[in-house]
Amino acid sequence: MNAPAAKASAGPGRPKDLEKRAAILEAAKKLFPVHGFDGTSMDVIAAEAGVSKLTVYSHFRDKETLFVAAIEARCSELLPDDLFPTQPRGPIRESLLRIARSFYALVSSEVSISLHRMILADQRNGPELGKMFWQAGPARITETFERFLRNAVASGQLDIPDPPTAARHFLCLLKGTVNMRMLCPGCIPEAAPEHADEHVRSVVEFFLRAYLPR
Amino acid sequence: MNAPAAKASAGPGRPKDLEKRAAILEAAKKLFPVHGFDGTSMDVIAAEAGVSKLTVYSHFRDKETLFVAAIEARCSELLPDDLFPTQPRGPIRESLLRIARSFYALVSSEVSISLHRMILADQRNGPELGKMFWQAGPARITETFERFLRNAVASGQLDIPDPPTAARHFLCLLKGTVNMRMLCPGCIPEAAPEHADEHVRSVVEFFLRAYLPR
DNA sequence: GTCTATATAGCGATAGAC
DNA sequence: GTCTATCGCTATATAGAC
Repeated sequence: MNAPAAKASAGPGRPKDLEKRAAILEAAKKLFPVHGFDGTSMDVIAAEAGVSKLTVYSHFRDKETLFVAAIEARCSELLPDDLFPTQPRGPIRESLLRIARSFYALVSSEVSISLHRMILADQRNGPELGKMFWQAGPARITETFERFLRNAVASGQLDIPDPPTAARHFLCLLKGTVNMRMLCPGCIPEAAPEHADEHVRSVVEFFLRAYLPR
Repeated sequence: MNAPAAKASAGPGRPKDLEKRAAILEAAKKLFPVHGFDGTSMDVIAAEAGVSKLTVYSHFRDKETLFVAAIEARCSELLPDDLFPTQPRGPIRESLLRIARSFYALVSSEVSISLHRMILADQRNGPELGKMFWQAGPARITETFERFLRNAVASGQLDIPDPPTAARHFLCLLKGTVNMRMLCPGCIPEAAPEHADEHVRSVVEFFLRAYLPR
């Protein structure tokens, strides 16, 4: 008899829904990379998010769904569309140094390393997750850099017989130190900031020594 | 009255001990790399070894002890002492190609990748495991190759201002494809045998283009 | 010394109260 | 829609028989 108008007019209420969902996703993004898939329980995620476990299950069907959602969120927020320009401006050495520093800063960040490690560790669903990460990240960056190299070759600033291969080599060299740090944090003394730039410069010099026109 | 001599003379019998321990270790070496630490149960290891679970626990205090023992065993059997000579013989291009092929064959093997992935994924005991692997593997190989490069520079076959850095760069380039395959098996079309040698040759050519005396 | 059977604990997922 | 309490399952590690 007494009208439930106040509730009915608001519809099936879900105003708080979204911010709780966001809190859950944030907790998952924080915990999964650190402790891995098996090492992160749904209870801990719920506690970190400040909600109950069943609230977690109301927003995400199961653990794997939440896991994939967390990874995808991290990926999309890690990869900017304009990491570096494809048209060389000014001296080629300076351009390469700028690009190398941007790329190195991206791949050597703690959050990037955690994400990387998590994808490496969890091959539970075949290579699907890795393929997604690969296409969204490394593949796109390599393609962009390859375009940059081709432009530099066209303008006579570089002399590269095989730009695609050279692009892969360049980025691979930059990421080398990161792979070592992932294996054994603390083994590589070059982890310090001043040594990081030294690493970047050594790669650029190696690259120029091979591909600078003579 | 009836003498238990046959048994008593043999002492507190442990003749079967060693071969069962070997079977357990073999099962652990096979299963841990494939399914990871959490994904490999002691039951499955016992079944694979053909013994009971309690026999496993009688030889190894707990799961972590067995895990570390399995990794150490794999490491020591994967790293030969004489991967390549430190004294260059014949044309430098051929020497580098031989070294590159040996190194690539080592790091790109399935068992090596599995081991690598396992160490990366499980940082449960801090960086100790990674440090052990690093010092036993990559560190030793890099040092050996650095000596090779210095000899080549001394004999005038190469012109390298910074041999330690160049050594790291060379090996890092070779391992690049492997890191990609670890991330996303199947994403890289170069996994095929014929493309593998193409990769090795492209790295050697890049290296020589930079460091061949002019 | 080895095996069968079990104690104990933690996690993923769910039922019912408000 | 959200929370408390719980089921079902699995895995580590152990107790008792041969």
